Formats: sequence, structure tokens, C-alpha cells
Amino acid sequence: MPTRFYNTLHHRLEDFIPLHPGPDAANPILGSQIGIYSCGPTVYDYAHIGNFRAFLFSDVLRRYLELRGAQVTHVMNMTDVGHMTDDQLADGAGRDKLEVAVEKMKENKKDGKALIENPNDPFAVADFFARAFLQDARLLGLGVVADYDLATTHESKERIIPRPTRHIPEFIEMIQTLMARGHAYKGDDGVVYYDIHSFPAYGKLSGNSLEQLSHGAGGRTNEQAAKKHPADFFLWKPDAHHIMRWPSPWGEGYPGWHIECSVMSIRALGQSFDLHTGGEDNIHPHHECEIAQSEGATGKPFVKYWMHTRHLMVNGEKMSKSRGNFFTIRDLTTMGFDPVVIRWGLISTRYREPMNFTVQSLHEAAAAITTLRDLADKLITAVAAVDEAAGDGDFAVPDGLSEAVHDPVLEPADQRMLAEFNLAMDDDLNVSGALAALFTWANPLHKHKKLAYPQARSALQSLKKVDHVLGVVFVDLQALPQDKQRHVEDLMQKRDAARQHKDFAASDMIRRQLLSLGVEVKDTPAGTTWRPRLAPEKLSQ
RNA sequence: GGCCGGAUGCCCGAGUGGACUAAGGGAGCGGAUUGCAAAUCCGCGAUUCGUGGGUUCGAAUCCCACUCCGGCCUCCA
Repeated sequence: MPTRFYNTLHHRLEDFIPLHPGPDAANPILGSQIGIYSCGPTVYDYAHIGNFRAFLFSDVLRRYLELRGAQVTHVMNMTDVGHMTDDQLADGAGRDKLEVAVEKMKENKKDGKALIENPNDPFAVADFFARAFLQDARLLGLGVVADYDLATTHESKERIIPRPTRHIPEFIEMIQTLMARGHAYKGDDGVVYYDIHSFPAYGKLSGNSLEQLSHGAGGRTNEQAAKKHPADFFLWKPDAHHIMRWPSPWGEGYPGWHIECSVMSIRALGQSFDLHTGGEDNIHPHHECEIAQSEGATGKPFVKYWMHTRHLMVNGEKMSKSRGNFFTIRDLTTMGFDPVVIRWGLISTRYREPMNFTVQSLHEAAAAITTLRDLADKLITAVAAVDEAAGDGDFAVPDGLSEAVHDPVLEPADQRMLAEFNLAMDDDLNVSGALAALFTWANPLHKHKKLAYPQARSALQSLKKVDHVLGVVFVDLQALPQDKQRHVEDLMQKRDAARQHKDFAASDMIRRQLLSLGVEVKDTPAGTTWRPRLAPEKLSQ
């Protein structure tokens, strides 16, 4: 059964065969080199869970290909050039989003909530939200950010998470190439436009024809004398007053919305690469324009497989700022959800299904993860005892993301689970199906009070493999703050004392108190332990 | 208007012609265990897959119509 992905370019499921496959034709992913470019965040504000659904999808894709033995180069841009907010005009006559962000920052400063020193500086504002994004992404375990953190030089970091403001001269270079090759022209208004008539495949990705686009039944393409076709999009706009501007052969101004991804992806991955991901809203126009630019400039096929995530809904409604029904990562962690819970909540539905996000779904995620983590603890304990006796302690430490996945001989049940997990993932990343395989496998393991060593070791290894993709079991949870931790330990002592005196009323009261602090208490014959909960106490309805 | 998805138990969500008496998770209920909990274990729950027709020996799965929900059609992940 080959690995199949839905390729937006051809509107169908296709066998995934890397451009640089491994030596085994029957399993071309093993030993292959794969390049993935993911459209990342814009840094004018905190990213919300809808954004992160898309980023996490690309992370699951990347991790799954790694599990299957590919060497993946994953690149994700962080857009720090402001784009327009006004959707009536395609040519940048609206307000710049960074300008809006700057205004907000200034408001905050007036209110005494200064987040940065100089809110007038759009670069500083972008930096601020870029840092916030990286923090959130680390919490959620994005592999691309782990790569970024591991990279030691500015240049290598810039390949992994490039920022457009650092590559403007390269944009200009590509625009010049496009002009030289007859794909771009300078209009009477001085703006440089892409000539979509010069690129017959324009519209292929979204299933639009030029005919439909020119009619603009949605009413949003703008007729403009300077453009040859209403759907021609701008590559460079001279504007001496724009909030962010750079010198160019066409005057001081700023680049178009799409050029950054063409330039930066080619820069990091070459003129042709395997996979390009993004949210469904990117299909048109962003990715359409990227293809036109990239292939127009290089004359080579740009991306082999395009994959797009469906949008996230919240409580059955489209997420939007006006409704106020969106969450940021920090909103949810403040509520008391551990990041692994958020990760699970956002990856456990297949990327191509529309997904409805609810707080309830996070509680469910917490329960599911707890089951797996308990199993992992049990396996580690069973394995550690023997390994320690044998002087072999290599199982205490979880595998790092980039560490190769070993292949010892696994028990048949474990092999079966991995095969079923892979089968589901091979079917266009069917995570729900893969999780079903995992839980079906995990169930009988709970029954054994004590597992025999070889079984435990094999099971542990298998769980680590799937967790390379899931990233929720062998990762550290958020630690309690020091003062809270002391408070908890204090309460635990009091409770122990109460229990020794058989004062169960007091003991139960303290347990409730601990619960509201986000701590779960467990009484066992061996003693009483506590641990932080993955989710806050459920509010009674 | 054009294009594209979706509707499965209380909730989330697999399954896309016969092994479906419909996976898995969550919540619930009864029992074991526990001072009480938690965890774990045992047991219970869709004769049915939005509605109506059709094709077929056989349909959640294919076809047609309808209803509802959502997305894109130059802000957006």
C-alpha cells in the first residue's frame, strides 16, 4: 500500500513519490530526501489555534515522513512584511496590517501595557510577535522550530524560518527575471504587475479559469486601467510613504504579497521540491500566484504535491475576530490546558476535514493523552528495572525529534499496531484511524499488572515510534511554578497527616483544593503521589 | 452566480459496494477494587449511517433529487 496524499494541484489522491526517492522502489520514502515548504504565520498579532492547526498539520506530515525513514528539510516562512487589510482593492491601497499592529501597540503603551520599547517601529512590532510565535510553536512541539533552535548560524536559521524583510534584494532579482522573461510589466501607474496571460496554467490549482476570474462574480477583482487583466497582481509597488519600504529599480516601495514564498522556498529547497503546505485560503490567490512566479522565473516545475488544511471552526461557527470566538495558545494555557493537549486537539482530526474546535474536545484530548502517558510510565518502569540491573539505561531518555528511529525486533502485536498506524497515515494522513490502531493496541497492555521485559521493551519502542509523530507522550509537561509547587507539597503533607488520623473529611477537602490548583492526587498502597493535570477542572454546566 | 467539501450513537470521529450484528476516543450507566477518590478491570448502549427515490443478489459506501452546514472566488492558516 503506497503512501497517498491529496494533491490540490490535480484535485485527487496521488501516490507520494519523492523527487529524490530512496533506493527501494517499493518503499521510496525510506532513505529519501524530502523538501517541505509551509506557509507560516504573519507576525502582526498572536497566532491563534486556527493558524496553528495548519502549522501542526505540516508538522505531522513532516514527522510522519521522518518516521517512514525520510530525511526531511522543512522550511516555514514568517511573514513580517505588512500586507493590506482592505479587501476591496487588490493593489495595496488599503491600510497595511503592520501599520494597524503599530497603532495597537501605541494604544497599549498609552494604556500602560507597553509590550515593546518603541511601538512606532514596525520592525520592532514584527520582532515582538515573531518571538511570541516561536514561543508558542515550541510549546506545541513544532519540529521546524526545533530545527531553527538547533541551527547555529544566522544563515542556517534563515533557511529554516526565513523572514521576507531580510531578502528584499532577492525579491527584486526575481521580479527582474520575470520582466526579462515577459511575465511581468510596469503599468502606467509605476507598479510592477505579473501578467497572468503569460502563464496559461494560472488557475490550475484552484480550478478557476481566467474567464471566471475576470468576471469576478464575487465582485472583488478590481478593474484598473494600469493592469492588462483584472487578476494581474502586483510584484512591486513604489510608495514613498509606506510604513516599510526599500529601494528598488522601480522606486522606493514594497514587494507584493506572493513573491516572498517563491523566492524563499527556492532559496532553501531548490527550484523544484516535493511538498508545499498551507491553509485552504492560500490556494487562491497566494499559491496560484506563487506557481506563476516561480515557474515563470525558473521555467521548471515548482512543487510536486500541494497540500492544504481545512479551516477550523469554533463551537460550530467560523472563527473570526468580530465574533471574538478565537483562542490563542496563551489563552488556552492560561485556562490550564497543557500544550500537549492543545497539540492533540488540533492534530487528531484529519487535516482535510473541516474541524470544529471546542473546549470539550480539549478535555477529551487530556483524557486520551493521560491514558497513553500512564501506559508509557508503566512500560518505562518495567524496562528500567531490568535495564538497570544489566547496566543498560538507555531507555530512560525519550528519543529526540531528529534522532534516528531504531528498528529492533518487535513483538508481533507491536508490529501489527505499527503497520495499522502506518496504513492509516498512508491514507492521506488519517490521524483518527491511526489513533484507533494505537488505542486498540494499548488496551490489552493495561490489563497486565506487570509486563515481561521483552514485551515491555518492544512495546515501549513502538510507542516511541508513533509518538515521534504525535509528540504528546515522551515530552515534558509544563512544570508548576516554584511557589505553587511549594504550596502543593505543603497541602500534600497536611493531607497525609489528616489521613493518618483518619480524618477523611479534611483529607477530601484538601484533595478538592489541590484539584482546583490543577493537581491530581493518587493514593496507592505504596504511598500518595501527585501530578499536574493536563486540563483544568471541568466547569459544571 | 461559479467552484469545492461535509452530514455516522449523548459528543468527537473512523469506515467509501459483501468479514459493518459500524473502529477508536470522550461522556454516561451497572459491578469489582478503594476510607472516599483516581487509575485499572468486567459488563451495557447506533438493527442504523441528513431526507426521499434508484442501481445491485447485497449500499453508510454507487447514482439522482432534496434539505441543512461550511469553505474559496484577491484580508485570512
